[in-house]
Amino acid sequence: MSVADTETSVSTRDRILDAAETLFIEHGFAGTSVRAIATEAGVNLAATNYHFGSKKGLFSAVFQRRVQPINEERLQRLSRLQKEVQVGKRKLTIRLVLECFFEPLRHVDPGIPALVGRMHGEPASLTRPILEEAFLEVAGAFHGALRQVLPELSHEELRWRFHFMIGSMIHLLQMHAPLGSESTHDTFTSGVPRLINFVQAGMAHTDNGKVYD
Amino acid sequence: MSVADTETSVSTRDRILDAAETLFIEHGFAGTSVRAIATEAGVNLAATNYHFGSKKGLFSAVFQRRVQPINEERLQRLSRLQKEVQVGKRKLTIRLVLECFFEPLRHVDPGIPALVGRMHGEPASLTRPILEEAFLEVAGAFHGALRQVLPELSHEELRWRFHFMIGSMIHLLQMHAPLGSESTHDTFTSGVPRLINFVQAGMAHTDNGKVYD
DNA sequence: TGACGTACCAAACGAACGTTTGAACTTTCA
DNA sequence: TGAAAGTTCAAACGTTCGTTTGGTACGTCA
Repeated sequence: MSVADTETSVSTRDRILDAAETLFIEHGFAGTSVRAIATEAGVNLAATNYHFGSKKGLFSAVFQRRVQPINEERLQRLSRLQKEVQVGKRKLTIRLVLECFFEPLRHVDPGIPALVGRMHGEPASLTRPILEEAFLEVAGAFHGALRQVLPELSHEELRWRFHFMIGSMIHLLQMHAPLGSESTHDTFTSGVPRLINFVQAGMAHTDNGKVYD
Repeated sequence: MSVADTETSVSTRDRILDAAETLFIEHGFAGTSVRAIATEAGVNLAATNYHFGSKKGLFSAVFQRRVQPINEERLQRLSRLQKEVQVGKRKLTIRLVLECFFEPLRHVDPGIPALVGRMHGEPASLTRPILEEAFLEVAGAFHGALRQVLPELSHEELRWRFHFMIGSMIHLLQMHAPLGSESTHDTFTSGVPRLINFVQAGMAHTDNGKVYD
């Protein structure tokens, strides 16, 4: 492939991905037709099946493209934190772990949160395989880190709190899914610190009102 | 209408509502066909449009049937609590307000949580009018009660925490949406108290680690 | 009794769906 | 240059969609 070739080829693929992302966010998977995607992208109807095999394949590709950089940064931050802890440079706290998990959400394309939020609203039969593949490693790593910093919690209790944490996050992500304005990103940026505070309190609470740091 | 008429009539209507509820939960709105609903209900295809006007009308009816009793109980509990506070019988606390809001979820049909959870995953263009109508009164009442018990929070901060509260709840509701087993109800029942603890801590936290009761 | 309204049914409507086809066009590389 | 591979196209495939139609069955009530 020449440079020119690569450019046109990638351009078509990416135009499809961009259009599909927009429409999937707005109308969901079943509510979006391949025809609408092709029209929005300005490409031929058959191009989507040529590049992605099927509508499901396209849906999966749209999601993977966005979520992989986020998860990579999450793991990067966590492993950097754990190294600093090993060296004795830092003390491992709930807040630091949560920041590794949530902060990457602030520095990404404004459309991404909406997509991740929409993803969690789709029927599980469609999304479960995609989500499991995408989040298995990240969920395991952060679950482990939180267990390390909250050793007095039973596994079951930690699983529940982890669950609520994900729920709070997803609801923040879904919050502005239907709106496409610039305020989306601003509101979201200011929401992340509040989310961290909220989740930290929920994670650390004990029955007598004491909280961990 | 005679009694017999009413019975057959209601039976058909309810069979459609039951079947639609099951399928909407599992596959979403756009992913469920009216034909599948009619087949599942064992009624004629045209019966759904006869009774509910359109597919959207049916979707709205399915939701309203389930959510109204819950919201009525929420308001009942809250107003009873507020009366007891006025008389001096009780002191208003975050936990008591949260219990008014969450406890009604425990004593209802196991299918309801899944439906409410699925509802929040649908495209906003479909669900927003339905949700706004259903929750305007309840949201206003509980937002006011929480403002009363957390007077030092700014309106904006309270709005955020209220938002995260709803998110935690919805994620609990969505948790078992795809599963139809009995364990759904058990797990959900044990999840509500944990949800209350989690949200109480998130609602009450201050920057110095202190929490309100 | 007989006109009337409600409930239900089989059948069909046109439209939109995801996907496939086969030819045309472009780029690759020996 | 010429065969092979990659990409895009108009057109059509068969299927399924939400909704409508016209007719039948049956209870109500003047």
